[in-house]
Amino acid sequence: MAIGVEVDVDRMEAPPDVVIRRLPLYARSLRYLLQEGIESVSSQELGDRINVTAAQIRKDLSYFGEFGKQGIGYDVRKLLQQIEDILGLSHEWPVALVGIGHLGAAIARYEGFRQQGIRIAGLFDSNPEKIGTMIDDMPILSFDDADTVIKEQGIRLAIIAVPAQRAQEVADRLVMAGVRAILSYAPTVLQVPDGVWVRYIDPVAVLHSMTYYLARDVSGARQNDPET
Amino acid sequence: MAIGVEVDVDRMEAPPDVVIRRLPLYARSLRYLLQEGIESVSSQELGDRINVTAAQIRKDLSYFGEFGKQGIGYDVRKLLQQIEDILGLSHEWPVALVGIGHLGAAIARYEGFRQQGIRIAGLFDSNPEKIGTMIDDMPILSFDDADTVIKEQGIRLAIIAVPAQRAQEVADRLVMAGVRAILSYAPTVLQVPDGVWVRYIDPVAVLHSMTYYLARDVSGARQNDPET
DNA sequence: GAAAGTATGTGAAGTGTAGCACTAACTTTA
DNA sequence: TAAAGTTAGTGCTACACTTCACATACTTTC
Repeated sequence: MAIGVEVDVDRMEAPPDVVIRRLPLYARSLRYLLQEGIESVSSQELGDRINVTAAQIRKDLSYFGEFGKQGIGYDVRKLLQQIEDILGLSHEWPVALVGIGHLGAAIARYEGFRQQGIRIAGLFDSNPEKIGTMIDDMPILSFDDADTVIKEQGIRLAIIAVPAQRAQEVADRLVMAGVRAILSYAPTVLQVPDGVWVRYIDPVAVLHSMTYYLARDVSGARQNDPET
Repeated sequence: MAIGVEVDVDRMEAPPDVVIRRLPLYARSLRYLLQEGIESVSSQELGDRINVTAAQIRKDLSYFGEFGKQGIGYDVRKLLQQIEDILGLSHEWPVALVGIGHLGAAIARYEGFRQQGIRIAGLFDSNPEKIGTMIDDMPILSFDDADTVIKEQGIRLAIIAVPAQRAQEVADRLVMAGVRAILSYAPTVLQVPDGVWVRYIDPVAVLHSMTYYLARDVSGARQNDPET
């Protein structure tokens, strides 16, 4: 009985999540470089721009292959393309946006999404007064219809911008409909089944983590930290 | 010649930044517990709510003192008070908000700030058509006046919600005026002098870090991660 | 009031990430 | 064409954070 079967040693180790979170920053910076007409960059130059060490960038990229040329650096256009491929940005991702209050409406109007592979595919709210009205050229639909829309369009990504008390219920329904990744602006931790990704944006929490240092007059020497 | 003078061994080690970032989550959860009328909680129960291990919570708190009772747990009201004190939330923090576009306006209107010790003390924009108009009861001021207002009110915290191309210039002027901590919604890494804290909110980057997993159908087992 | 049960605080072990420093590969200079 | 200069990729080391597991302290039960 062959217990302890040899595992394929050559299998590439899965990149840590911290690395995955940095890739979008690299991609963003590369886009800016291209806009500036810069076509080649070293890990050092790239790192200086985003306050990450050159070694870190090289290490991070090494999880996915070899992209640079020794003595030269990286071809900006090619590296950007490759990082976008890694991130799955070779096609557009339709996203359901739930909760069209002040914040939700601002998110719906934000042009930065579409340009970066994120397409707001549906706006949902539960307030009857809002349903049927438009944000730019997009109609606000009833959240009751979210299930149908998500299934029809194969939506797997959602943004939640509802009050904290409603967030869990909304998340539950989204997951049931097929959503597998949620970006939540609601200030509460969501409980979701295995297989579903959740990330949070909470400006209050971020501010509070800085008041800690301000209250103590601790200098922010930790600038080396472009964390989202 | 006394080289290597003994350093005070009892000096408490500075808590890591990751710990500081979790404290606001603990505080938030404790507030919800209070709202539910729950006055006592164990590290286990608190951890279950926010997907953090009980040991982590206890270790984190141990950087600041002893707050619980063995065999019992924590007094919710008291622990909340103490965490808020640690975070410097015993008084209100005036904040300058720069960039009153869709997003900036939504931030200005968000009620979650005031309730949590953050007071939007001034709205600034450079668009002459906006200057002088009101958001709720607050006038939009010229960004040229930011320097004066920041100095007069002793503002040390700012939120930037301007386009990426303008963010660095805005940050520079804020820092010159006395701002020491910046929350930036602009999708670019800011260069600031030592002594200034910067944190970022970038929904596009967050979404892109999730498309990576969706594109690969990797299950989000890493739920143990209520990171902002 | 002793025994069983619960839960904190913490030293130590375990895990994971970042940075160093070197080799190899490529370009530019002389 | 050789030497000098640049920079990617990477094994190893160092550090930081997380988790474990236990001693301690308090409560509840019988």
